[in-house]
Amino acid sequence: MPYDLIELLFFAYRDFTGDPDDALAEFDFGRAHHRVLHFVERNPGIMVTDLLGILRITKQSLGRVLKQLVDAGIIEQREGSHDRRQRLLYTTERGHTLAVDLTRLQKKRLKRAQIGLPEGSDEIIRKFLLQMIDPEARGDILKLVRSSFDLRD
Amino acid sequence: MPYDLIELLFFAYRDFTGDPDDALAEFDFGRAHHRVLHFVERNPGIMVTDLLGILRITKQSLGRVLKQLVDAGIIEQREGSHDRRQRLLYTTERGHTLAVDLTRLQKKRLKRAQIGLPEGSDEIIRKFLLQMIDPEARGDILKLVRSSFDLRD
DNA sequence: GAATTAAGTCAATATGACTGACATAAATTT
DNA sequence: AAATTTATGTCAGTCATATTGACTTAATTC
Repeated sequence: MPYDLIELLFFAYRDFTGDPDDALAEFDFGRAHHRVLHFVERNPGIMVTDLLGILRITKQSLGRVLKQLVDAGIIEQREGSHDRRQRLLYTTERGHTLAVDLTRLQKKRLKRAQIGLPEGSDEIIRKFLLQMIDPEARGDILKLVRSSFDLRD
Repeated sequence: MPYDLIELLFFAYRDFTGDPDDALAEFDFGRAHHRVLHFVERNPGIMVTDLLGILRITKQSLGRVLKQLVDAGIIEQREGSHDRRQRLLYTTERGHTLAVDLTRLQKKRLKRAQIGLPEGSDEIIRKFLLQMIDPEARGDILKLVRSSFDLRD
């Protein structure tokens, strides 16, 4: 009975998100800001609509968070060159630095979690996590994470 | 660079919590109720103080959620036999059934996620998740999940 | 008897989400 | 060219989950 896996996931995820949460609290930002910053950093020039799709939140929910990030000079909006309705999202230099800092915290925890694991564990964990995701969503998500995935395949 | 692990964790956890979230929406309960129900089911007779420690929320936050669960006949409070200040928490029969149902959903997803993984993957995943947790907290959490862990060690 | 502990409550506040309605501008379709 | 669709943004109201701080009651411990 994998009862303990349920609980381990709960506690692992809590501490995993705790690192950036604590760091962002100084800026009066929260987890919502982190998520937006992360996916904009990873997908420079992303459309607002696509970001909404990734985060599965409404336009209104994104609105406030995005405005705060733009006002704080973390994220920048540029008119699309082909389609001038678009407000493509980019991190500013400051936003990039912040994103890198937050990612560093999470990478550190992930590396520490892999200490003492046998050869090939990385691939197992990746496959496990991917298969935890709803089958219909896996394709899109793989596209999203492909760039770094490819380096190992 | 384990950039994709960060994102896989995000999406995996979202879908993992999505199963019980959807199921509980019918009862007008949310994730907070699920967490309380889960840990009471797993630790029958737990003290309110200890539950607060596990969930790392305040008494006031727990208050409302717990009241709703008690009112709905999901959780039951009994006076401690040794210490009559205590209001020890138990699931009712109905609460037990609900907890089992929700756990079933999550076990199903976990089992599906382990399809095609090599022998010994279970142990690797468990160790990885445990090592994701803050070192200071691991002891307490291991105590919490011990019962099922022992079956395999 | 005094201090501490377990639990609960009142009040105010913050964050992150939601629904629904509507507005604007640009692109696409007919 | 007109009609429709799309991308984005905004106004208004609401909800769930969490917070801080202050205080109460009852029971246990020192």
